[in-house]
This record gives sequence, structure tokens and C-alpha cells, in this order.
Amino acid sequence: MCGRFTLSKPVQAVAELFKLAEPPAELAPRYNIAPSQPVAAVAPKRDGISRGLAFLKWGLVPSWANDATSGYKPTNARSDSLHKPTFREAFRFKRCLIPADGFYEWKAEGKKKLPVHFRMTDGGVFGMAGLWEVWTDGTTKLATCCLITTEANEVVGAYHDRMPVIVPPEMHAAWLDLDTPEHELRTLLRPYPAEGMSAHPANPIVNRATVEGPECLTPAA
DNA sequence: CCAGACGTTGTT
DNA sequence: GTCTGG
DNA sequence: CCAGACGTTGTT
DNA sequence: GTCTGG
Repeated sequence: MCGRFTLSKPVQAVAELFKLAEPPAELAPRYNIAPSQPVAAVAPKRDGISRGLAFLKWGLVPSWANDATSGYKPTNARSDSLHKPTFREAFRFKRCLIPADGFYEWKAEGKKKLPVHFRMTDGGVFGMAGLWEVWTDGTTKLATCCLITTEANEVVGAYHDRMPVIVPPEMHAAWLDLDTPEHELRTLLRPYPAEGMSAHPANPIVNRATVEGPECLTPAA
């Protein structure tokens, strides 16, 4: 699964990969993005052509929820569960790409939980398949999101049996396009090729969600 | 039909 | 054990 | 995802 | 809102 990730590259790298017309001036480097925190997400603008970047709270609140504060808010959606009530509308109309340059999984070693950081072999930015929603009670609006997971590839599989769906750059447009037929979308929801990825032990300090700095990636002594 | 859930992961 | 907060 | 809390009443 | 279980 994916419950923590990183996005530390300069905003230019993000703007280039996702073809953002109006990138923000800056993106604060983040080494420990956790559920309930704001997540940068790329989605088509209303014109359906250009793309925008917005911040969404990680943990999907469907539009029909009675209130946005209580109840379970999924941080992940299994790729084979996208027809379920919680995800159905978002899968059809509110797909997004969530920029990252790595994600964490944990390996239980006795009592300890040892984090491992997975990234592209070239260390670059990539896009994870996500869904978003806007919940409102008429007074307040809350924009939320979640990641889509699939089976792990051979690199991640040594630690966990699930991983986030990573959409190759040439498929970004198809994933975001509202006119892409469902069967074509589903072909995108597969494990990213293991050849393009690598695993690196991370620092257990990352277990604490309030630690945000680059020390998260430094293996413990 | 109505009532009640609506989700994932990992661990046992 | 289970829920909440980050 | 992991870490950390997990509760009430009355009084100030 | 929409699906599942009874």
C-alpha cells in the first residue's frame, strides 16, 4: 500500500513532467507526506485542456458523507474496487495525478518497523494515479483525494504486496482525459515495471509523521 | 422492499 | 483493542 | 502509513 | 448517492 511519500524536487521538475501552464512559484520540499496532510495534485482545468495543480487533503471524503470530520476516510483505493460507491463517481469524473519522487513501505523486523523508500532509478518525479472529491455541507467545502493501489512489482514485492499505481508519462493525458473509455483506463492500473525502480532503506525517524526533513531518507547508523 | 454501510492494510 | 491526528 | 491516546465533572 | 444484506 502507500501511506507515505515524498516530493522534494524543485517545482520546475513537476511543472515540466505534468505540463503545467501556471506552476506555483515554489513547492516546499517534503520528505514525509502523510494521510490528512495537504497533497499536491494535477488535474484538468475546467476548459478540459490545460492542467492545474491544487492541494487536496489526503483521505477521500465522498460527496454523500454526512459530515467530513468523522468516519473512515480511505487514503487508498484498490484498483479492483473503483466501482464501489465510495469511488465510483470519482473514478468517472475526478481522476488526478499525484506528483511524487518516492514512496515508503515498511518491513516489520521483530518489534521494529523499518521504512524503505522506493523511487525511480533516475530519481525523478513521477505521477501516481489518484481520485479526488469535493464535499460540502452548504457552508464549508473540503477537497480530498486518495491514491489507487495495485499489486506490487518485483522491487516493491520484496517488502509488501501492494503499491501505488504509477502512470507512465505518455499515459498521463489518457488518465486525466474525461473521454477516455473505462476499459482503457483499467489497462493503466497495473504495476509499474520493476526495471525502472529501486529500493533504499530509509530512516525510522520517518515513522513519526511530524518529521518532514531530508533526514527521513538517511539510513539509520 | 427497507436498513445500513459505504474502506485499506496487515496480522492473526 | 481501536480510534484519532499528523 | 505509524504513533499515541484512550475520560468526566466541577471549579477556576 | 448507491450498493449490499436480510
